[in-house]
Amino acid sequence: MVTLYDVARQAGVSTATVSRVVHGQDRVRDSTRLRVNQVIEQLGYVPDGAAQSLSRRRKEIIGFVCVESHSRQYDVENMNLLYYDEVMRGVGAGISDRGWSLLITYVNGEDERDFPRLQALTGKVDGILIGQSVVPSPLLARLAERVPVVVIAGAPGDSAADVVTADNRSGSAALVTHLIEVHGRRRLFHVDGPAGVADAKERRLGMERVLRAHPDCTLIGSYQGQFSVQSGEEAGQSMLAQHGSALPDAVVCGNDQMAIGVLQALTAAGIRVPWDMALVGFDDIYPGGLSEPPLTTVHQPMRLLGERACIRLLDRIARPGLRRRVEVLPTELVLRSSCGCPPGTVTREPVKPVRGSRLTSRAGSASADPARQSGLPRPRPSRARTS
Amino acid sequence: MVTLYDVARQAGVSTATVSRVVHGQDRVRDSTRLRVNQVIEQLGYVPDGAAQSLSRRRKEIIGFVCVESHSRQYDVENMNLLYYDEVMRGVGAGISDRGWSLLITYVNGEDERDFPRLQALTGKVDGILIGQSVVPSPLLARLAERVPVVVIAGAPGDSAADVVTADNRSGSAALVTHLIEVHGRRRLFHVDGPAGVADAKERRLGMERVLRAHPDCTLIGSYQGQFSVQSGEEAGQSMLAQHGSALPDAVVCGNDQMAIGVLQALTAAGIRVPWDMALVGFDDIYPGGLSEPPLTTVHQPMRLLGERACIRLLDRIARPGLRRRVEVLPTELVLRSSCGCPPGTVTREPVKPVRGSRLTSRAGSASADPARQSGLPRPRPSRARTS
DNA sequence: CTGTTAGCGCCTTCAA
DNA sequence: TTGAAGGCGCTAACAG
Repeated sequence: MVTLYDVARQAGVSTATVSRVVHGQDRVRDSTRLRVNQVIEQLGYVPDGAAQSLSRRRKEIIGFVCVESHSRQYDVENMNLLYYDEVMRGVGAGISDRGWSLLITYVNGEDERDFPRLQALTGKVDGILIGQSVVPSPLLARLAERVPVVVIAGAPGDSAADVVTADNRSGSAALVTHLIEVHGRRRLFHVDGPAGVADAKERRLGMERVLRAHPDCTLIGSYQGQFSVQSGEEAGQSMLAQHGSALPDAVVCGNDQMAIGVLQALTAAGIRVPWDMALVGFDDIYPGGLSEPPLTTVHQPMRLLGERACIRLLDRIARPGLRRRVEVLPTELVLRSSCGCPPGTVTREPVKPVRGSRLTSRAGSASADPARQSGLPRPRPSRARTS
Repeated sequence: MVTLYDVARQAGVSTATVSRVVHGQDRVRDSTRLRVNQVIEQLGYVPDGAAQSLSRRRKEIIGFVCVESHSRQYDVENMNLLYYDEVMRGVGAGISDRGWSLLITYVNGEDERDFPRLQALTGKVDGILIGQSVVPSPLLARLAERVPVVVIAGAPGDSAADVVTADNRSGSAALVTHLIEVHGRRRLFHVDGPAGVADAKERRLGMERVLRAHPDCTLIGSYQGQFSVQSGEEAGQSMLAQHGSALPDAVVCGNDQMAIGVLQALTAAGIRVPWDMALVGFDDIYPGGLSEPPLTTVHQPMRLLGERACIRLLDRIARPGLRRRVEVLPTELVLRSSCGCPPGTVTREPVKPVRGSRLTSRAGSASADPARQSGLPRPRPSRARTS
């Protein structure tokens, strides 16, 4: 392995000088720089990451925690994996510009067994990015004692760490408003997500807010699903059984998977969506656009979530004293035809934040890059060869 | 930050002893071990990864290179991202059992600009995993000079590095054999992948081999596509234009995306698949099961590819002298109805290797874990607390 | 502009 | 069974 010493010796300078040349910042005489660069090239020197980390007291690595998927088969349930991937790419983009790296850790989602691995992770990175539902709050708090942690796509409320999330509440409100005001729906049925899941709760709150503003509309019933297609199908069947005599004119689902399940149940029962009943989901997963009718839903800016979370984390690493903050990103209404819009409709429109959605003025504006006003390291050339 | 020294001082022992306790291997008196563990717990000591790496001369990190996706919108083109993700999970599984980590690097796929980043990567990891088409051969060779490199899902021939890939040739042969022997198709049209792409070539070879074995069958024409839906559609149109008077009775596509494109063109022209013409793809992407008719195709064991590649890489890191090797994993034939099988068919059957597919006897057998016979580090407890 | 010199936190012989 | 001590490769004062 070629070290800084080898280069220094060969070039007849000190290691400090080589280091300066490698980082291209301090002033070095042009002739010296040239000579050193030649030797670097010739020897094929590449700095050792571990030594750099140790010496700088900064690893320039951030950890990203994923859930291990147990299913080996692709199906619609797994489609949100794509979103995971998209978030990760957002993070990747935000990070590699600055020359930092991304260290992936898979957890099983079983608190006990995950902890040692996550704890060890804190010794290998400068900060951690986590999907809300992946790591339970108490565990999160323990990690956050060691390194900065930013939670992606979670509840804007109850975490010990910074949060970057989408505006589920406003998205849901916009969706239900559309159903009521554009399509004149009045009798809604709600298929909720699992109890205690932040996203589900926010979406429910969004719907309820709209309902309160429209006293002529009623929620004729609801069903608690598990965010899975299967549970959506059960929800649909249950609804048909209980409200068969007086069906709702719209079904609002906590996510797209459940909406697809409901659609299956309705289709099996000979109910035609959207004529007999409108149906909407949330998340904008890919197969939602393929169903018959295509699903109206709400899109989250996954990639942006990743980028913002990354920026926030880097910022906090640079300035640990920062006040904890929640950033809520805007969503988009995706109109297709399951809501009653004409067949062939494919419209995306930005959702304006409702009050209480905690969407700050900063949050929506991509230009307000906190990194720009902080001590955060900016992108730098990996090796300056200016001669 | 709590260091080994802090623990040593607090426990009244030397750092060497603490180190021994942390790794739970050397013999330490039980009472000492107990005391040290208590202090570790109390102080919340977590070893510093960079220092460990530097001291051990091994980082216990492997690099995984991904292509940055430029499109911001999900569509069928992006579905192979899912496979990427799946490969990565395979790698993750293989690696984290052993306590190693995965460092992700995104590249743009533009040789020039990618090189510095990849070169820097070699200083941060012990080995690199790469998708064949992602990094061009010459660049690969340069990286392989520095650290072990394993290429996933590529040509079993021309690389400077180890390769773990799927048996494209046999899969394709099985598919075409099915078309001919089960469904009696005789006049084939081929939609090829891009020139120079290894997968495409292997698949073509598989088809040609079968054709040679069936002199009564003819390849009436072919079209070179780009692996995209768009190019598939063009292929379909071109085929209709050129062979409109005497259509083929089956179209064999280099991948599922192109098959979907062809299907669109055929449907638009009023041709009914599979009655008028059979159609098959390759890869088994998710939307292929959703089309009308559902697509018959070949499935690659992505997750297994990841796992095997990972094992291979770890093995090579442990024993750098190893002979270069290509491992070819078996595929599965996925029978749905676009080939002529009855509607509702969903069958998966293993593909037997054809001669020349370079599928070694070892390769197919998951039990032949090279790690087991080598100096490869086995999983170890992250911290022994046996008292 | 350039060189000297302490470390960074941990592992690992070598002695005791 | 334990301790002492010398690196691992690089960075960053501090001097010149």
